[in-house]
Amino acid sequence: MVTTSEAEALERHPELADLCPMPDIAKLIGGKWKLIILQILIFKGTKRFNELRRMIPGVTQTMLTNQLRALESDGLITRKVYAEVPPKVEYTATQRALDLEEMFHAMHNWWLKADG
Amino acid sequence: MVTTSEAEALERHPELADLCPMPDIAKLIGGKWKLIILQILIFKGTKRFNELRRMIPGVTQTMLTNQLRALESDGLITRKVYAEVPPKVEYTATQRALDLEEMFHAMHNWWLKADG
DNA sequence: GGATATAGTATTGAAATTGATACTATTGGA
DNA sequence: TCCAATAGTATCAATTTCAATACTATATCC
Repeated sequence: MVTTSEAEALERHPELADLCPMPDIAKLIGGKWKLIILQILIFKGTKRFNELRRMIPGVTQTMLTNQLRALESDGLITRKVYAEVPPKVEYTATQRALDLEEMFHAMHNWWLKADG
Repeated sequence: MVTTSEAEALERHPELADLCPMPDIAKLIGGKWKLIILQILIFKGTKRFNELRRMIPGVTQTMLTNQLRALESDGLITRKVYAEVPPKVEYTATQRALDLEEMFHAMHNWWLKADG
C-alpha cells in the first residue's frame, strides 16, 4: 500500500485536526439507503416497515431490513415490535437522528440553489 | 423485483414531494472519499495532487484520481495543470462546492454534540 | 377454502466499488 | 550516474454492497 496513515497525515498537516472525521460519519449515514430512511423518519415521523418500503423507490425488503438494523445499532432509530398478527413493527428516529435536521436543511438548501 | 417505483411512491405519498432527492445527492457527494476531499478543498483551499494524497489517510493514487475526476465532471472542483516537470496539478473547490460549507458545519456540529 | 397482508430470514448470485501493482516521463540533486 | 519526486494510467484482483428468490407464521376478508 502506498498510502498515508492517519498519524502521519496529522503530523504533517496539523491544520487538519479541526476537521471532523468524514470516514466515521460516512459509516453512520453513508450508503445508498440510510439518508433517505432517516430523512423520512425525521421529517415524516414514525413509520411501519412496509410503509417505508412503499415510500422508498427501488428498495428491496432485504436491504431495508439491513439498513434499519444498522441504523438501530448505531442509535439513530428505535424499533418497536407489537405482538400482533399480522406483525407490526414501527421505526422512529431517536434524538440523535433528529439532531441531523440542521444538516438535512443545509443539504436541501444546497440542492435547491442549483436545481431551482 | 418487489419494489416501488418513484411514481408510485409519490402518488401514494404526496407528502414526500418536499423532500430533496437523496439518491441524486448521494451520487454527487457519496462514496468513501468525496466528502473528505471536498472538506479539505473547501476549508483548506487549493491543493496539489500529492498534497491531497498525503492528507487523506488510506487513499490510493488510483482512487484519488477517480474521485477527483468524478468531482470535476460534476462541477464541484476544478483541475489546473501546469506545463512543468515534474508535473504540477492543482485542485480547487468551485463555488458550487463552497456552497456546501453550511452542510459541513451542520455535520461538524452534529458530530461534536455526541463526540464531545 | 384460498388469497392477501404483515415483517421478516436465509441463501445465492450479481454488480459496483475499492485496492494493489507495475508502469510512464522528465528534472534536479547527491 | 543513479535516485527521488511528480501526476498520473492500465490492469487485475479483492472486497463490499446490493439484489433476487424462496420461505416462514397467522389473522382477516371474500
